[in-house]
Amino acid sequence: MVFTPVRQARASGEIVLQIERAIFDGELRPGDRLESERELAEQFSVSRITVRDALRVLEARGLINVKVGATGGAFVSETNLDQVVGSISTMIALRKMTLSEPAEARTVVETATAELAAERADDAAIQRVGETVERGRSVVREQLPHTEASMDFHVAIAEAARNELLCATVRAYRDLLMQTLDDMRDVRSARATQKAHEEILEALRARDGEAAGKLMLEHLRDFEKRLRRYLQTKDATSDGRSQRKPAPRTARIERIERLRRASSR
Amino acid sequence: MVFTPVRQARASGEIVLQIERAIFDGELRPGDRLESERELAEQFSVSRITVRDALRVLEARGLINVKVGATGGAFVSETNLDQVVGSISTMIALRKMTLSEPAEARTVVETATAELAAERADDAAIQRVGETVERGRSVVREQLPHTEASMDFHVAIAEAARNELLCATVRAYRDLLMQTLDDMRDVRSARATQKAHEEILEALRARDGEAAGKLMLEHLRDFEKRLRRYLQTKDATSDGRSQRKPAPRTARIERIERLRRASSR
DNA sequence: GGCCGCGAATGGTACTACCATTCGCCGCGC
DNA sequence: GCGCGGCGAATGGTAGTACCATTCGCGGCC
Repeated sequence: MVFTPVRQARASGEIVLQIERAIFDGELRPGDRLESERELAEQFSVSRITVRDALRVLEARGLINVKVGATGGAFVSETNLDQVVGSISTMIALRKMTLSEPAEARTVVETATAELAAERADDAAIQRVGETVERGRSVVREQLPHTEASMDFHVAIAEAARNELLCATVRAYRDLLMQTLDDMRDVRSARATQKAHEEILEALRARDGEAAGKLMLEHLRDFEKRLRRYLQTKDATSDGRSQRKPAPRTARIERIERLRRASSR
Repeated sequence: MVFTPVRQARASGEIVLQIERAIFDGELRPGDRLESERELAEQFSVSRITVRDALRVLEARGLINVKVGATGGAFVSETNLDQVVGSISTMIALRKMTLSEPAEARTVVETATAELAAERADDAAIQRVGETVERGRSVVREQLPHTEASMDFHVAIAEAARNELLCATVRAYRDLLMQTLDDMRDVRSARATQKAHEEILEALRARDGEAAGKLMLEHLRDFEKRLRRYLQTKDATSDGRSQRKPAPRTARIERIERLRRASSR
């Protein structure tokens, strides 16, 4: 059978495709407002219910966001991976992935981005990396949480590598680790992190890809090690549930929900 | 403001959270069937509409799938990242990335996965990689398109690396490249690809991570080179649209739709 | 000139009804 | 007794209507 169905199983599916297509074709650009649900229903010759089903799907995919009120409606969203990242988090939690998975994935991806960044970053990009390092330094000095500054540094590196896909990947991994990292902050490791960052920045400025990659690798391996140790002590001090037992589900849920709230802000 | 809203903006959102939570907590396991929409509506004290809105969202997130009919209903799906991977592909396509980006990203990620695979794959996984190589060989012999077999090989490697997040990343990259690769098939490169795959498999069997990584790196660098050359000749022979012009949107849409069809099968 | 309130537009939800699909069960025919 | 076909029930999909809550703009009032 080489033919495709003449219509989607659901009418709402067809609507999703059409709107999606309009967005891809550029007929709808980020920020544009779709017609109201009632108008769309008329245009598609379906009921409002069907239109709403379609909008729900598009919303869940992060393609649009919906506001209520007089000037409300469905707006094509700026392309961002927040929704997708949320879905990934959900899936990962469901699969009971350990946090070491994103940590490991991050290590391999960011080692490469560091190399690339050193080789092809323009001055402005390096400048931006430098600013994040600067911010990190003052944060360490005042003994404030270092997590966010640290993450900004890594994203800046990825941006300097001039590959949007890698950058998106790094951001996704970052979001996965973010919430947990907030808990494991401690001053000593913040200082070590800051030192590593400054060394990497030097390598970037020297345009030494090999060194940058090597330093980043060390830095992230060290991070992986700290994370593992942290998870162990946490498991040990908790109420005895080990990795083999069902799961520390509740804690995980809270993290997920926190993440979702954060991304919806 | 440290307080959280007492309820979700939408009732359907609250329902999503509750069902999601039930899945996380293990009260609902993959394969389980939720109550019918009418029953759920009664339990939640809302209308069927609201329940359906919630189910749409959960479905879009890949947490459940819905069947019609007497024995139909919403079933907790086996956790798989297909929906998520699809969303990523959509987002990436929206950002109008050039094909060289996924190619490059793929190079760095898969080099690492090859190393990891060699170091930690179990025999069954290597066996599966071997099967894809075998299939590739017969495909080459009969001069059939090599793309799919080749991609299967790379996914098998990622699975062997025992890191689901990396595996999902590889699959996402793969989907992005797939369609274009279909066009650039040529017998010579298929043979070169096959040869590279067989060498990598050898390295895997020898548990030589360094060699596997090195071979994969060469293999993918070579692929990047071929891709670039192919894109150049294609640009030259096409109607002159360059990377700077708006975009070859239509082609991209078709690809996306093909992709979606493929993943929904 | 600024503030308040009213009304219109819009999404959110409810209720009802009917259709299409699917499957199990029962009865009919072999 | 066995199998097959059809009927009916359960379920999701869609339609239509109505009403509520939110939001914003506009006009009138202070």
